[in-house]
Amino acid sequence: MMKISQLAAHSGLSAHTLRFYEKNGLIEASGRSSSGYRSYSEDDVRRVEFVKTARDAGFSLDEISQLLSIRLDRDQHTCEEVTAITRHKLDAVSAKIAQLEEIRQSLALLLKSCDGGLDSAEHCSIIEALDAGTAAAAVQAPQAARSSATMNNAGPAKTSPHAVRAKTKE
Amino acid sequence: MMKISQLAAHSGLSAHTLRFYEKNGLIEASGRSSSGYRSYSEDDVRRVEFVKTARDAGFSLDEISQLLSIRLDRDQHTCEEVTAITRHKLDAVSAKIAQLEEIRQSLALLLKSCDGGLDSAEHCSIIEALDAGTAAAAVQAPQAARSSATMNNAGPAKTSPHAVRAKTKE
DNA sequence: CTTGACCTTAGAGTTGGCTCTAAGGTGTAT
DNA sequence: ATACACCTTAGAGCCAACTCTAAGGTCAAG
Repeated sequence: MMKISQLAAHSGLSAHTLRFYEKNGLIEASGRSSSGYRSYSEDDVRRVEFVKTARDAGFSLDEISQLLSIRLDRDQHTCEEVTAITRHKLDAVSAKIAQLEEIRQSLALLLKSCDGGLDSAEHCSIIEALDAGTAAAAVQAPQAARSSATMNNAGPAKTSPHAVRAKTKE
Repeated sequence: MMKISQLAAHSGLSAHTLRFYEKNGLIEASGRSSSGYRSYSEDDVRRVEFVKTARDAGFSLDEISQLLSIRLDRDQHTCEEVTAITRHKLDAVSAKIAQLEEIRQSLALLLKSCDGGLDSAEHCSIIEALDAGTAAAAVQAPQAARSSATMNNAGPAKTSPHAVRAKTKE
């Protein structure tokens, strides 16, 4: 039986995150101390580890919920259900990678066209390419779908897929 | 001089988005009709096209702001500034792709290990791998940094990089 | 002169996954 | 007994880039 900070240290998730996961029904603390402190059994810990592993493997919290309910009573579920979730995710990740590859290509082309010298950007070929609209044109498919072609997004967006653009670690 | 809905049709951006971009200083309508309607000059339209092209090339709105100010008076800036932004973005996109490739590998391995049959998931190797914590272990580097290894995130996160997980189009 | 398509604004809501705050109670060491 | 680290809760805030709403004004056609 461990307390939340111990589980946090053990699992690599913060106590905040553990409470957040509990609120979302992913995990639970099977006991409470007399003063109300959460206490986690070995089973609880194993479940948290499952969540952590699944998260690291790329599953969204929503997908992890589904996997957890399968794990809970496996004999009521089939391998097919599990592979469906996994394949679905794999497809999404692959699609996302393809989008990013296109963007990478565009950026690489832009970079290649410009010497990057310290002289005035008056004739900078990158600015010119963006101005002429030929930045992505060379790379992106002719009649490509208008599908929010940037970073981010490739998960279980239950609702409408609000197009989000690129992000970087700075 | 076109009205906002005409520019929307022309540019492929919604009128909402155009107003949103204006609010964020990316674009502007150089004129207004007597009744307050925005009216866009040819220069305005070109600027909007620049923004659209840069967005499609993967730049964030923040990066586009920087590119725009360079575009505005090019002779006060150098090619080096432009390539720096572009290289930075390219690096971020590449890093993101690498993360996603790892996840793709993990998922592919999981999928390969399971037959996906319609029989009970009692011995499903995917569930077992997630349980044993060996899902990503085989793929992810031994002492890999705890660096939010999922979709999303590879842009100008000015502040602390809150780790976000995977996403898919559903 | 009314219908309906357009325009305006400020501001709130959406997405996923945290991350943090406030305001308080608990537990232990000195 | 008092400092300090830990725990509790409900709820707000954060990120980017939209997306939508409410409440109204404008304008051309029939």
